Amino acid sequence: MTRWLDDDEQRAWRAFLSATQLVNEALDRQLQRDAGMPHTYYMILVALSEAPERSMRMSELAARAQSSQSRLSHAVARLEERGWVRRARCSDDRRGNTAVLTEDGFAALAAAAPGHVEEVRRSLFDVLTPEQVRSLDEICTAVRNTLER
Amino acid sequence: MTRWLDDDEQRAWRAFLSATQLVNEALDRQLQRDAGMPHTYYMILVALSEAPERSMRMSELAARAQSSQSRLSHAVARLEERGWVRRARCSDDRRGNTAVLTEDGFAALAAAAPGHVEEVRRSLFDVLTPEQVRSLDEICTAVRNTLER
DNA sequence: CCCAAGTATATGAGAGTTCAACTAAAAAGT
DNA sequence: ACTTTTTAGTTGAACTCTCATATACTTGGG
Repeated sequence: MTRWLDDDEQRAWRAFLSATQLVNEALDRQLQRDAGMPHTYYMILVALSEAPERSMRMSELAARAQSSQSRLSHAVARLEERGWVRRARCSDDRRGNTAVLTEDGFAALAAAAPGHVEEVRRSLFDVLTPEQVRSLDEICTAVRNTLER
Repeated sequence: MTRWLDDDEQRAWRAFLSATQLVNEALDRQLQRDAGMPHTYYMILVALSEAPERSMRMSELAARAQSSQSRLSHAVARLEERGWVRRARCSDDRRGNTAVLTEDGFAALAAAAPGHVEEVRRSLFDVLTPEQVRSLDEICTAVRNTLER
């Protein structure tokens, strides 16, 4: 009954696993080494930096930064300890919490960004032709549209 | 100086991050829920199952299962507790250790495989055209060849 | 033959992630 | 109004991962 993978699919699947893991490891290593944060924290800072007032409700932030709520909660607690983010209770919905990027947090992000982009290029874009980039975009968009809640 | 990403690259990059994370989360959730193991453990069992004698040197196993040596060491320790793997000192090189897949381990893998493949299809292959699969293979192979040690 | 350098693996601490439970507040029923 | 059900967010425990370090063996020079 099981629809096993044929040879082509096997090859593609294993290549996919290797490539995505290698890219993620490269990102994490670079950010950890040069900026002292994991990639997940970086994504949180990016999401906040792009929001109006550099602040966002926790649940929306979780969605934008592709994090579970629990993960985000823990992460923001750490980021708060470093002084990169602070929390503020919502006025309209008293259950809600808002995360705000501080100046220090913004500065940390700005300092980390160039090295990060460089790593993104090195590990992905420099390897691909423009057409492959288009193709990758389509593929990933299709997957995202199917899987995301 | 920094070569920032242009709009197309930004879109592709974010799609890539979403898609790969969604796929990985789906895999991990399915395996954890239905087979009580993370995807990394599954990959270790697969690598062992494909090796002659269902056994392999730790360092080669790490390479095949795309794991760091440290991660593998910890993982095999856990797998050993469950009785899915056992270790045997090498005869020729007394520093070396060999991991061996036990019958129970093979059975656990066999039991986990169908659900896992189903999830792989649902989250990736069912979403893509055959041409996209080819394209993805090429892209990932290129990335892998560049990044892997 | 002995010592320095390299290789194979293990281990412990610290950090991040997950899952399930928990609190608190809003919304929906009745 | 009062209870039930959702929704927002946090928390603690268990687990995995990473990084640095430690151990044990092997190899390559002198």
